[in-house]
Amino acid sequence: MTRATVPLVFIVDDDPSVRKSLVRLIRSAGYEVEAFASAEDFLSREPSIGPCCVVLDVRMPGVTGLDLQKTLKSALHGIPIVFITGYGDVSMSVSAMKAGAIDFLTKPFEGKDLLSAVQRAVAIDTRDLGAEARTGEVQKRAKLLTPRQRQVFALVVTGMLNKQIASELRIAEKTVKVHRAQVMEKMRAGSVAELVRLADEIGVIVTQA
Amino acid sequence: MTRATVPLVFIVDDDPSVRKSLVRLIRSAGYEVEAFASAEDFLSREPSIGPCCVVLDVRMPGVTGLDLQKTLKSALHGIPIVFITGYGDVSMSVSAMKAGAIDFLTKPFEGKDLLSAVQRAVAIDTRDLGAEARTGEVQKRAKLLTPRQRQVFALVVTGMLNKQIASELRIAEKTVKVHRAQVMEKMRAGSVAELVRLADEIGVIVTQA
DNA sequence: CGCAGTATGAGACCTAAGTCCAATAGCGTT
DNA sequence: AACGCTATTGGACTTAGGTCTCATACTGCG
Repeated sequence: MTRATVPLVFIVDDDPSVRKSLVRLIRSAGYEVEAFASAEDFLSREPSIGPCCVVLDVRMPGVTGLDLQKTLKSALHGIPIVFITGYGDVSMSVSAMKAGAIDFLTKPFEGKDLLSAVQRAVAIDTRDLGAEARTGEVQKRAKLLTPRQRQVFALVVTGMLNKQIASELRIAEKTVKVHRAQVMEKMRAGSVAELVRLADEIGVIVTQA
Repeated sequence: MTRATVPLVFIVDDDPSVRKSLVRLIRSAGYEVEAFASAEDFLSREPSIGPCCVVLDVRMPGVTGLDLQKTLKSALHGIPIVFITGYGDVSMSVSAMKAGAIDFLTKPFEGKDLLSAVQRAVAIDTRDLGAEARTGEVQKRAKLLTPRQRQVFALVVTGMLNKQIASELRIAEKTVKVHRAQVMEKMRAGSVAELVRLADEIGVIVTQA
């Protein structure tokens, strides 16, 4: 466990004066802030570890905010985005929102509106990070399973009896028990109920019998 | 099981000529269509049973599209909404999208754009209906449980042993077995694994031991 | 070639869970 | 009072699951 961190807010806007005022505003709300003049600059930064979000200007020379949104999504970041823009364009805002943006503000906007959007964005990222961490941990454990153990795992969480699993895999029931015990051990599950939840969390292929 | 139904698309727009052309367009794509001149008219219609969605004009005299969106959401319909509007207003579109609208089109729009939005909306509703039906069925079963059975249910899906449950509820292990068997019966679960999934689906309060 | 890891299983035992049959007791309805 | 439902438990068994010790065998690696 790392200590609770101050959320980090990235600002990407090509206008220096806007950047400056955004930085001031958001910093005043108690966030850590980093500002970038272009999408490229932001992308070259190493990914953040703690909770964060991006405040993104939609139209910038070169890579636009919407382009960056796609990039960020495919770069598996899933970092929440708050768009800001000078020229409001409905179809643009709708695309951005459909693509998962947290909010889309047109200048001029109230400082508190941006801060509330940032707050929501950060809250969402915090939640996502927690979920990812949990899932990642479970996947890490699942990786320790041997192929055979994985098979037994998948069948156990289906609710099959040891003898059924045995006949399915054409091995002795005794052997199933051995694998099963190792699965419980490696997945650190204290009960079948827990094992089922772990399986569902990482989406083990549950081939119904 | 009812037979596969043609999805039903509701149109709510105060402009008769717009209504007429929308009806024609959507009907031509193979959907069942019902048009209404106002939010009130639409609300007075009895709720649809099959997959459906609404194409909603944002601004209408009286109750606007956005108002109706709120109403529909609280009326627990969850019916997917596709907005259309003459005057594009970014903040309005963003509110609508944040509130869960499927799409937000500004007139004039391409017929295919609307149809693709409708298609997505209907697909989402179909999915939701399926999920609701499943969950509803499970909840119906859970309602058949007696209070005691419900308690045992909650503890079983925690992964507790019968003896642990017994001491938790201060009853004999024998009694737990009886309740447990009745829970499996009433919930129609063939295994603990299934029971756990049913519990998670309806959100049984899993008080960790 | 020997070692580590994996897969397989036997034998012996223990614990947990499920199944019958039966019985008692309280509570609310008819 | 009689009936039905719920909750409770006992006894007797069966089946399922888990544990421990041992043992065999194949495979890839250094």
